[in-house]
Amino acid sequence: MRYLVTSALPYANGKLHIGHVAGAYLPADIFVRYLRSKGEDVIYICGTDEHGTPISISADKEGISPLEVVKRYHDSIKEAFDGIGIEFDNFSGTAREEHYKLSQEFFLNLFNKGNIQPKTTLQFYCEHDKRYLPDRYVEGVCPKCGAGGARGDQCDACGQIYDTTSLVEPKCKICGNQPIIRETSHWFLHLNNFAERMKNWIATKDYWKENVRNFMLNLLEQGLIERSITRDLSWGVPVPLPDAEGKVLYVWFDAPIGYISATVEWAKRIGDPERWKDYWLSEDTQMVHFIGKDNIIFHALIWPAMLMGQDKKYCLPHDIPANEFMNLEGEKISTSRDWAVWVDEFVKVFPGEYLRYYLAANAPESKDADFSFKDFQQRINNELNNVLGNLVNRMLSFAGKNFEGKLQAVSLSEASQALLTEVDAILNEIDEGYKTYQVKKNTRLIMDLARMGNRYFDERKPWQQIKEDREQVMETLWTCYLLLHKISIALHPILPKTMLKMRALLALDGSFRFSDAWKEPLKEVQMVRAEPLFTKIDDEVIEAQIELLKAKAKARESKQEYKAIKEQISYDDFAKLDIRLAKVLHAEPVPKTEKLLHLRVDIGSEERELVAGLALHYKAEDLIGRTVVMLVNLEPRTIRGVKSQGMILAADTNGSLSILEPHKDSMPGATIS
RNA sequence: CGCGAGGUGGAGCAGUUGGUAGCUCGUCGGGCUCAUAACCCGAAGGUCGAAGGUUCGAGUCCUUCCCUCGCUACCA
Repeated sequence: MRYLVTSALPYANGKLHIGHVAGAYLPADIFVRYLRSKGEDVIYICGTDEHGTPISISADKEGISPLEVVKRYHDSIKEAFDGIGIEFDNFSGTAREEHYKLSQEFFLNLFNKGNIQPKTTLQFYCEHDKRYLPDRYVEGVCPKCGAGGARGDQCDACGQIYDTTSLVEPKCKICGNQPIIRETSHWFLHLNNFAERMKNWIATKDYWKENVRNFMLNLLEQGLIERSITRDLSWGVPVPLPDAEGKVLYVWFDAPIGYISATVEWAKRIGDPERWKDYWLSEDTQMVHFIGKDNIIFHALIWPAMLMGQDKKYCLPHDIPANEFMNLEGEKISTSRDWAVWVDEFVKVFPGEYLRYYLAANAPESKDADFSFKDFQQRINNELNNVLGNLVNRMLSFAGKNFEGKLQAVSLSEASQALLTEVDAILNEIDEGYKTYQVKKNTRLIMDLARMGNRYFDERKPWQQIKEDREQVMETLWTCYLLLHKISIALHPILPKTMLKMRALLALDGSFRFSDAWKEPLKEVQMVRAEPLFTKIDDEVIEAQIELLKAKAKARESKQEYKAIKEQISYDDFAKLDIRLAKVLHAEPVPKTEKLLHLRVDIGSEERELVAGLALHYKAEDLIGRTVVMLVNLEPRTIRGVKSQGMILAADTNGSLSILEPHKDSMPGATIS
């Protein structure tokens, strides 16, 4: 049996933040370290995902090549991983020769068997930026409900999905100009060709996490649709067909192939170029993909389909333990709002192992979790310092003072034996927990072990025993010694560096064989002098971090991004707009929506009903009685059953809307020109 | 609208196949002094989102509803 463990490839257009670590990297690293301690054959593969539109745009903006962007973030991400002890067997990247070849081979294999076919589609093209625009780079007015700020393929206000090209008043999100619609041809992966095999395959995955399995069953039931796997872009893996000038593979097609190309690279590096086949082309391999929940569809559907369609018999994912998300101080982590804790900055202030511990103890395994600095401080101070650190320290210093750090095996009384028996039972639970990715539970169990140690130490009162019976004190210390030995192995996957240090204090080697946890490592030992394993985090340090976080988000918020000025229009165009003052008579939220308000307004000559996407910015009752600016000759649309006759105008400051009010008292119906 | 996950003492969570509701933190009281003002013991505090149902018995199974979060594929 072999294990091939991967973590989702981080996108090389930004730094690494704690959400990434909590979801895809730390759980995998812990799993790998555990497997190694069990003596399993395992490799851990990752690399940066280096293609796609966002990287290409970053490069354009900075006037450098995409490769330079990629290099910068690849190095930054790698450094962040080093800082928290995430150790890959190979950390590669997708903008490499080997990867291009392999990706093209994947494409051709699928193409030659008729699983990839071309189709002509319509897509937005920005003449200013000279590029085709993916949905996320277009916004406009929702064709269904008329709300502004609708995304390319879906409106946040009404939640409806539509064809991108039906978007009203589309704007390029890069430059603000109106894109044109162009015909372009792309290649589509016909997933439905794999439906039967996929169903049979998923049927064997009854051990998958429910969120992943249910998601897949749901998709299969709905029917698989064909999916475009190419893009009009200059940056990426070229489509290996004669008529494919200017077309590259979609990043999500080429990215998972990176798992293979990175393994090939690894095999070459260790001087055994064929070695990758032992993993990828063997039925004996258990491949485990660690990902965040946003990646499920790619890893559980598209990627397996791609593998099924190859000539070579690649192994399919054995398990896909998808994690939920990590929030930050109660809010969703957001790169664009700079609401994030960046790993490289974090490790300059705190030991990387503290982050590992907190993210393990607070892992988003079954539901979204929250990263809070106060909670972080509390857990580090209480659990690592007071419970575990102090146990080690009190035992070591007691042994140092009374026995010069020299301990030896003695026969154990029933009480001591009982403690160790209980500990061994919990060790079995921990063993099982690691197998099933239950890091959070294991962290709790391990801290329980340390608490049991403190209780035992207190009950035995060695500081009194020492006055009467040195033999009994030795028994107490030896029992604690064995307990710490067990803890060191159990906690090692989560805190590798600290456990190495702890074992050094105990004069134990750094071999970390899990099976040794149930054994007595030595008969006699000369320990090193006590030295604190952890230090506490001061209130001021934590306060400063919280301040910093808020300050950065605020700085980002106040930075208005200026859109390019739209093309010139004639006075006649302007004169077509009929804008008047309107008084809000009534306002209430539209049920089952989060952004919409249902308004009744007086425009002087008549009353009108309309739906406005203001609910996130104004409470309904705060609008009542206000005089607002309204476009009154806009074509009416029915939104959520309400005929919306007009549009309230508002200023948009980075997505925060502010309605306009007249400066002096004015009557509803007054025209604006 | 569809699908998924969650709703358990002040906070964060655990509750396996239904059988007296647990853990950590916090609060209050006590003990100890080996130890990083650490550790240990005890107490207060919950009608387990709501209602109904199955059962001798339900946080745990069924139905309906409410709330929160997420997903809904051409977005990395």
